[in-house]
Amino acid sequence: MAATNEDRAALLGELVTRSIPGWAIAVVRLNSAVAGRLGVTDTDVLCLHVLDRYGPATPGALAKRVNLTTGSASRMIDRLVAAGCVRRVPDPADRRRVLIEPTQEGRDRAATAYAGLVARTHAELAGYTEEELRTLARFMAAAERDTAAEAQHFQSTAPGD
Amino acid sequence: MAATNEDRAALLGELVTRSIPGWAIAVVRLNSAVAGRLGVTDTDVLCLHVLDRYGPATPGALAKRVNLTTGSASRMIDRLVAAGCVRRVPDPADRRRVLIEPTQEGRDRAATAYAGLVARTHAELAGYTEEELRTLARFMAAAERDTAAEAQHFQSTAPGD
DNA sequence: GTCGATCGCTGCGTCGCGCAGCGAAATATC
DNA sequence: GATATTTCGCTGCGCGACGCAGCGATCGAC
Repeated sequence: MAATNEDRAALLGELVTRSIPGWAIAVVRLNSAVAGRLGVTDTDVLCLHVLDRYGPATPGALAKRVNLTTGSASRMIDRLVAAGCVRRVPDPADRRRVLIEPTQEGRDRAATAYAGLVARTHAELAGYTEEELRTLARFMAAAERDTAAEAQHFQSTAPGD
Repeated sequence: MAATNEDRAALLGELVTRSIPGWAIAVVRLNSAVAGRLGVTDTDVLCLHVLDRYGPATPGALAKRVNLTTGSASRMIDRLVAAGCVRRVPDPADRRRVLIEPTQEGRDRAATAYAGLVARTHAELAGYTEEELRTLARFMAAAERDTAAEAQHFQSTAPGD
């Protein structure tokens, strides 16, 4: 069993210190490249992802999710509106609030930008059994939860500790 | 088998349109939060990741990897040097070149910043069999390769097409 | 009705970034 | 060996994204 434990340690090390950081780097680079292609900022692209993943949100909630002040978020929304990617929808229940939702054009442009990667990913996943897909889903869900929790923790605590 | 195919489609959809984008969003947020904590820019943190993942590099190579011009990369290195995270080492073989490598302090601070997430990840992976770990490693390697290839493709092609 | 809290939006200063150009050094050409 | 070309990293300059502080508008509590 010693060999198996060594194999396991090697697998863990490769995953945690190589593949995952490498993937994270590539993700940031890709987002940046897509932003340049769409003519918007990296932050704007992150905002579009947030809208696509978690649905319409107010500027305040959006500001928290993309790690911005409400003032900067207001400007970001201005840019995205000008780019035709999102739309401001007044909240009938609370006339202070404004809901931000992606336009059809915005969704289409984002889908086009990531179509290549989605296709590559589907091609890769075609070679996996349903059992393996379940394993991937389990880990991805945990990774999303853990990473979001860490980000939340960092943003909520003071820089001093 | 129809039910199985439906299950498989649901798994694929959840993975590609939910978990992976959600994880990517969390990764960007975490990097931004870590940058704020370390008192540097998001780009600077990405640079530190690149150095940790791919080893020391020249400013020019670094600029390509973080999607920056050589001029901006020079300023970025200035900031990281001032923050005590990296060091400029002259290349004895080519006196034009300078190699950028992380300092011990820089490595320690980065390790501290991500210690929480690494611990969470190891705790999660402790519940996986070696077979499952191999599946994860296979997919993450493919994801890193595919995502990097997409980013490369976007950066190398003109914005017009 | 009054007061405090919350929401989104606007001047102002700071700073990261791209662009264009610089000198230094390695390589190619004769 | 001398000259020309290319490559490398570094510096003024303008643009723009961001944080900060403050504003009016609106909601909820009493």
